[in-house]
Amino acid sequence: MLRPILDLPVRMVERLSGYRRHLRILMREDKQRIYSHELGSLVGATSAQVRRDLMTIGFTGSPARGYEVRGLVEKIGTILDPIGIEGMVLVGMGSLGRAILNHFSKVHPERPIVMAFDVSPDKVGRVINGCRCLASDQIEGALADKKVVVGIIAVPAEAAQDVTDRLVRAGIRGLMNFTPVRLQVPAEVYVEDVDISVSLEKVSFFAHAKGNPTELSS
Amino acid sequence: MLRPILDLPVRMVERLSGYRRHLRILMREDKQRIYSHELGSLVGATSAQVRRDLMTIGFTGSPARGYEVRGLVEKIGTILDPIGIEGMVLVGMGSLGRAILNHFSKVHPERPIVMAFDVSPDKVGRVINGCRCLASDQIEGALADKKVVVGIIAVPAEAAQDVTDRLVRAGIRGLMNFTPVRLQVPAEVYVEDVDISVSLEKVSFFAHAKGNPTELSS
DNA sequence: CTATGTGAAACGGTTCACAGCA
DNA sequence: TGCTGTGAACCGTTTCACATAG
Repeated sequence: MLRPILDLPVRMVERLSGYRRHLRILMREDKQRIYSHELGSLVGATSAQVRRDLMTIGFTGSPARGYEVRGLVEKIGTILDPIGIEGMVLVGMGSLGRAILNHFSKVHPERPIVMAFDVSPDKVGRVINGCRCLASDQIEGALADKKVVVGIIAVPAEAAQDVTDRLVRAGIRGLMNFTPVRLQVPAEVYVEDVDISVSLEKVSFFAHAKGNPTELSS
Repeated sequence: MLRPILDLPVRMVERLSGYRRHLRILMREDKQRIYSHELGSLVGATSAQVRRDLMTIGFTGSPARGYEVRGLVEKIGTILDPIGIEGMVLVGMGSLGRAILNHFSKVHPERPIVMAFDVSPDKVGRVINGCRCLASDQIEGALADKKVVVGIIAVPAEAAQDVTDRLVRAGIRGLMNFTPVRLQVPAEVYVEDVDISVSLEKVSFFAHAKGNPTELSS
């Protein structure tokens, strides 16, 4: 019997992803069971939050021995892993794009970047980091017969909306947006903004604010 | 007269940063005034939220003409910009670290990365991308007389806590953490986790979930 | 006693809705 | 009329607190 849940909270998805990563490491070390407070401290959550999350996804433990590690990893997998994980595409092969390509191929071999796009003629047609690079204005055509669901946008701000439109036309459903532009997309497309400038100003602000509460002239 | 506010919400700091970036672009185009709904649509916020934020920082507009662009940029600056913006340090000069260095020098010339560290002998001592690279075990000494408040951690996970301890000893107050490790730091140090794996799983999840509510077996 | 499972309370942030004003 | 400024209502998430089980 299936109980439908209309969209899990974003924060909870983040925590589930974090739980799983740490649990996989523990599995390699042959840890078989774990308590909510242990798991919580690994990801920076309270034990109550962990228990609530696991309750929400319908995974139960035992008061005496905690939660079973392997079973929990699998349970989280049924939620986070789409049926058959497809590859991703990357648009923009500047320094940021190439670093992403490089980094992801090491850290996420299971979700490969299967194709890349750029406008620069000295990149188009070449294979960079094991990934074929095509011209950005051929996105629709090149993806027409591929089942690619996630796109990564690492182009200059001016080009962001144009490549977004192309990716959407090609059937993409999720975007990681490394530009500061607010992308216009249809409602069914999810956009995750990774705004490094904003993160940086946040660190800078809280680095100074901690202990020194901000004062505002009134 | 000063009114103390104990720490602004993280989300609001993010929006303020976003407001300012867009306002600066508008300034260059000689736009002088802006309404809350215009500013909101630029950053993906509602007009009510914009008005609430500006009210919170004590900036007022006029019903007839909206908010004054230049004045607002300056007001946000008084909140986000620490007194005298110091440079930052980067630890880890792998592909991710070099991309950050490269990217930040273009996008944030006003907050330069003034020093870098790595363990690899073929990087130590060299100047990479205009930035001197020293050995990671010399962080404390090299920063002793510098006024550097923000550090960027782009090392492999195993090394993350060690370099964090060194940076903290060197007096750092804010960290951008690109590793998946939960860093142990004293309470006065702020850590911003930029976890690309988690972001990626989030995109993937919501790419599939949108329109197809998750179902959980009960 | 320590840990889980969970209803209920608390909290913080967002949105509503409207008075006031140009 | 159309906007700002803002108290109050709202809503989703986190935390509390305790019944329950080994």
